Amino acid sequence: MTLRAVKPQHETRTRILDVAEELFMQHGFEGTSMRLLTAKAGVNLAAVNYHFGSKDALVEAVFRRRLDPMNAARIAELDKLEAEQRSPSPEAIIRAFITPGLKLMEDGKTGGRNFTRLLGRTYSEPNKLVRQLIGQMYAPAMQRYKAALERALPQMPREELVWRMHFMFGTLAYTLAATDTVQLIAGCKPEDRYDAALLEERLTAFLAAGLNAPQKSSIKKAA
Amino acid sequence: MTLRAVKPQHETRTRILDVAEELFMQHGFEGTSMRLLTAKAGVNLAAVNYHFGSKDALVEAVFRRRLDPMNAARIAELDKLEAEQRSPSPEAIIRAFITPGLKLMEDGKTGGRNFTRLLGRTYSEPNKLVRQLIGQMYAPAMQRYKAALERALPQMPREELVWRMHFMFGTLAYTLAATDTVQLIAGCKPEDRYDAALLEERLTAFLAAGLNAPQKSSIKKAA
DNA sequence: CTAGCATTCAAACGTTCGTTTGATCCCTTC
DNA sequence: GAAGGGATCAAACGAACGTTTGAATGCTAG
Repeated sequence: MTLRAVKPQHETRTRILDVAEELFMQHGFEGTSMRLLTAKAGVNLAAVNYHFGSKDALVEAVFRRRLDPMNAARIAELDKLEAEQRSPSPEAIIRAFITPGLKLMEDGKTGGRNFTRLLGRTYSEPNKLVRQLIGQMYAPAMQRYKAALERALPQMPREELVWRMHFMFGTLAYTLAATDTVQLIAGCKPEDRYDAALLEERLTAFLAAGLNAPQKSSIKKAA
Repeated sequence: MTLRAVKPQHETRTRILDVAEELFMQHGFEGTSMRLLTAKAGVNLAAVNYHFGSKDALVEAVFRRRLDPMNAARIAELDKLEAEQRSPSPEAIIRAFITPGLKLMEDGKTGGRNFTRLLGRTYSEPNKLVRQLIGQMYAPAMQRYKAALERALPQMPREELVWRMHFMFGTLAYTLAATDTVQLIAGCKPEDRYDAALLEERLTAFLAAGLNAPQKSSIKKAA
């Protein structure tokens, strides 16, 4: 047989990806050295270059492992929604968008959580390689959801909708990153911080209200 | 006289701060070398260590220069608001909070804009030094606004309010960072991207609606 | 004019970075 | 059992990093 060593196959790869996820989140891309990473992963220093080619390629692999399935899930959710009913509500569309994101937080013990924080951090990453990569991976889902929301809110000016989608995306990104700000506001750690179901309800309610907010006349005129 | 050279006094310091703002935004803290920074600023390599002590101290100085006035302005706006009327509306409180942030975008030619992007990026910065610094600088204003919103929305569960403030803060942070996402959604660059007045209206409308969103019964029970 | 001080400068410091190399190991295949 | 190849290893590569040094500079004050 060609494939025999099924158990430890690519185990080194996986261990590198897991540790990279954690360290990139903690120290950033430039702040994470290959020496620290490989030491923590219990692999040889040369392993990253052997399995991935370079540090930049490792960064890309870290993102692809989680982002490709997530955006695919987003599109699948929207497909399902549009198959079920002819004109889904804005709230249902929002929920379809944020659910795959929040699902990431529940993945595995700490892996998914590490990644969501890394991801939130990356939305403002200045590294051009990373920016391009993220842009490419998000574009298809983003266009689908933009079209869906345009159909659901035909009376809203396109310019206004773009901005409100931007706000929504920002809120989700920030929530996934979930830095210490919640604690900064609360003065203590909220208990349900990791309760994805409750968080989804909170987020959906907040975003749906924001998306449907009445428009000021001054904005209408300007737009 | 003790102070004579009024014109070029600390000119080197200022030039370093301006360039640091720009380069930190473009390449991050770890990604910005002192050699590139000092070269672009037209000063000697040793100037940063002479004027600031170290690279970390420079990072702190970059934030203090803009953040201290901004958070002071936030508190001043709230003081003024609470002096004018006994119980300000949530919308007025939101506006008082976001206005000083958006004002940063209009500062100078590019300086303030650079900083807001740097700032948005920093909300998810993993560097502990930076995290602590940001936390310290935001805490006072945050507690004031939390108290003000609790008074304005006495019927809302504290837990829910904390999360909605978190969402609001995230939306503002993301909007200030203003990465390419707007373009990603729009497919092109929106014309009024830097129109702070219009942006303030859009943001306030969105956030006020979100903050006042009806609460699902399931959430009420859980909270 | 000169002494003093803040600032600037070129050069070098030791350290750490990402990557490469060539030997070695281990398992599959014939 | 010998050959072959993917994987791992210790060691070293040149480059770039933040910082330090001591001399040179230019302005101020007496």
